[in-house]
Order: sequence, then structure tokens, then C-alpha cells
Amino acid sequence: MARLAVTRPEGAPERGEAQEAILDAAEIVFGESGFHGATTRAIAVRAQANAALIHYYFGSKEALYEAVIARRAGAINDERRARLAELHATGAVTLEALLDTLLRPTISLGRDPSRGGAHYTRVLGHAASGTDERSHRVTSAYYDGIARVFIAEIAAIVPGLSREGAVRGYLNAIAVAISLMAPTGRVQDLSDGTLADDDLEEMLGGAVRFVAAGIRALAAPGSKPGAA
Amino acid sequence: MARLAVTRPEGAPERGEAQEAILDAAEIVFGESGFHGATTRAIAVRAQANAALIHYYFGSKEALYEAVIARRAGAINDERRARLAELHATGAVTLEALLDTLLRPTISLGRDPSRGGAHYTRVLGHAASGTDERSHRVTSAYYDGIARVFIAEIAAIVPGLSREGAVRGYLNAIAVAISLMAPTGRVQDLSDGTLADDDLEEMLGGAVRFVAAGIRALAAPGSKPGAA
DNA sequence: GCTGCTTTTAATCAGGCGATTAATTAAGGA
DNA sequence: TCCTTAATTAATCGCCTGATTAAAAGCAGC
Repeated sequence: MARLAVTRPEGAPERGEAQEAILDAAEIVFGESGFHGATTRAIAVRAQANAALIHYYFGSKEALYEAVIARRAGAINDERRARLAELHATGAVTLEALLDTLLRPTISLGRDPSRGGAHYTRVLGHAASGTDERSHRVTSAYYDGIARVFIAEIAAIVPGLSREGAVRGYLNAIAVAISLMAPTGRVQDLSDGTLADDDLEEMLGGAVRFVAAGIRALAAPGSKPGAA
Repeated sequence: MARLAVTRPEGAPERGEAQEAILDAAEIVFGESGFHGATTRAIAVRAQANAALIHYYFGSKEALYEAVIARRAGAINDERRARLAELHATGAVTLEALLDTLLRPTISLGRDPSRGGAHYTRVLGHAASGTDERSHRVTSAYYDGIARVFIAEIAAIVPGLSREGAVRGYLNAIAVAISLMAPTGRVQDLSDGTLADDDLEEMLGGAVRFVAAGIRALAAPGSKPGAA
């Protein structure tokens, strides 16, 4: 009964500490184990909360999952839009600047331990690689809008790039960013002991340079006809 | 008792039809739902086999999962090595040819409905984005070896590319290929009705061109020092 | 210090899970 | 034909899951 009033009141929700603790814990557990692998009990234990609180505040495991994504996605996409507006205001719109604007909020969040670190990025990784209805619903609900914006921007700034190419380039950018930010230990395994340093600007710069060159290559002649 | 003799005999295993049917079904269900989301019952139903057969032949759900990956990974990596040897024999080793060699077996498998289509690629997508012990074990057991080979080849063929850059480039190549081959419906959502055609050579060529340009950009000056 | 509300708790539920079992059928060698 | 072994089945086990509930514990306003 009181649940509806708690999850989403009209004025100022003022989410309590317990709810935030549950969201933080859920982010970690969902990131580690995926939706099905995560259990509400494990989330409750990590949040040091009673298991029933999850259903009291969020209604269901699925609703909690969406709440985890909604919390971060809103902040990330707001930051993207703000940076994009700033970019247009200064007039210095380049492909590299666009990609930096697209990737910086996510990667920077992933490097910030005080805001959950890479846990959310791992959740996103699961959602992005999932083909189930839930993953599809979540990605389209929270990321399709911003995707269309950036796809249009990319198509406009790169000469000769088709909309198809812009879509592909955008998806590749996201794939690269997620593989960069949701470390699976693969880099360490393959680097023969030489650990890659994890400086934010270096990671971001590398990803931007890689994707920018890739997108420009998609616009180069030989893109459409079969030039094996 | 007899199980050990069935799963991996010494001479010629000669896997029966039932086992193949289970593997095919498991590939589909694991691909659709991930490891935790899949149930042995759903796999058995799809394979039109009794649920107990899974444990009789494979011992556990987890062992079945590994068997699914082992079956395809072996074939894919054998093909990669053969193509690589052929490439060196003809002497025409370019970055594009290397990437084609790396990606073609996977993408071509993913486009072949008679060999499971994109289902295995979706399984790989889950494993690649997973941070759990099982995903890590599977990827390192079946893909680290071939990864080292191609990383060394890439580092050797691209002037000025560090080993770090080669590792990053390789991982980006895999990320792009998986996002390309494990379609989540995202492309259709973002393409405004203009469906991207799915010609194999065009998909493969686009991915190769994208990744090759990206890798070369990683080797360009400004890669190591902070050139924001 | 009541009273009415929200928050939190412990206990419990029905259902689905992976796994196991014992019994049945099929196949092959002596 | 008989007997051993492999393949297959239906039935069931104990466990863990998400979810529910009724009661207890705070905590305002009066």
C-alpha cells in the first residue's frame, strides 16, 4: 500500500539511506552475477538490510534492476547532453570531441570508486550483450534516445558517412567502451605481466582515437560496394 | 560409472545423436538466457531428450556449458590457425588480412544456420562480458592461446605499435565482432526502419576496415604521452 | 503517553531448480 | 539363449529462489 508512495512520490522522493544502500548493493551483485545469477538475499546481505525491504521499496527483483539502471543512466545522459550543448556553443565540434563527449561520462563514472566504480559498467555489459526481453527493454528505454542524438551528430560531422555507418560506428564505440570499462581480467592475462596503467585520460584518449579512426574508415571509398 | 567412458573416451568418442542434440539445444538456451537464466529442463525439452540425460552424458550443467564452448572454439581456432599459416605461406601478410583471418571464422559460423547460427556468438557474448569465475575460466582456456598468437602478429605488422596497443586492439576487435554478430535488435531500433543488410562480406569487410584503422591510430604519434 | 502512520523484522510460502535414483529397455558377446 | 553393459526413462529428492505476511519497532502530531 505505502509502497507506491515510497518508490515514486510526486514531489521530492527523498530516497532514504536504506534504499540507496540496496541500490548500491544491487549494482554490485547484478554486475558480478547478472540478473539471473544475482539473488535478492545476496543483495540484502551486502546492503545489510532485511530481504523483505527490497520488495517493500522496489516491488520486485526486476523493478530493482531497472531502478539500478535508471539511477545511473539518467545522470550519465544528462551529462552527455550538457557537454554536447557546450560543444556546440563553443563551435569546436569534431568527431574526436563528439566521441569524448559520448564516452567520458561513462568511463569517468566507471573510474570513480565513490560512485560504484566499474560495477554499473558491468551491469551495462550484461544488458548490452543480452538478447532477452528485459535487456532489450532496458537499453532501449534508457539509451536509445541519446543514441539517436549521437548517431545524427556523427553522421553530420563525418563527410560521406551513411546513416548505416553512423549506427555501426556508434555501436562499435559503445562496444569498445564497455570492453574497456568492464575489465574481465583479460588484459592482465594477455599482457605478460606488463599491466596496462589505468590513467583515465589515457584510456579515454585511446578509445576515442581508435573509434574515430574506425568511423572515418567506414566513410572512406569502398565502404558500400564489395571491395574485398 | 559409464559416464566417464562416454564423455571422453580415449580413441574415437563418436558422440551420439542425443548428445549433439543436447549440445545444440544448450547452445540456443545458454545463448538466449545466459548460464544462470538457462535451465537444464528447458535444454532437455528443446533437445527432445530426458532431463537426466544431460547429467548422464555431461555430468553437470556447468560441464555442459563448457562442452558447448569447447565444441565450437576448437573448430574456430583450428580454422584461424590454418588460415594464418596459409597467409604466411603466400607472404601477403597485412593488418587487414590478419583481422580477416581472425574474424572470418567466427562471423562465418555466426551466419551459418546449419551450424547453430548466431547462438554460439551470443554465448560468447555472455562469456566475454562476464566477470565471474566461470566466464574467466572459459575464455582463458579456449581463447587465450589464439589471442596471444594474433596479438604478436598484430604487434609485428603495425609499425610503432606497442604490445599494450596490440592487446587493446585485439580486445577491441573481439568486442566489435561480438557486438556485430550477437544482434540484440539494437541496429533495427536505431536505423529508423532502414534495416542493414546482412551480407557476410560486407559485414566482415566493414569490421575489418574499422578495426584496422583503429589499431593504426593507436600506433600513431601521441599514443603514449598525454596528448589530450 | 496515547494514536496512527511508516518502516523494519523474522518467519514462512509455494514453486522451480539441479541433481539423483531405481527401474526399464536396447544392444552385443559368448 | 543368456548375461553383461550401455542407454533411457519417470519419479523424486533436498535446496534455494522470489515473494508474502503478520507482527514488532520507530516516530511523528497532539
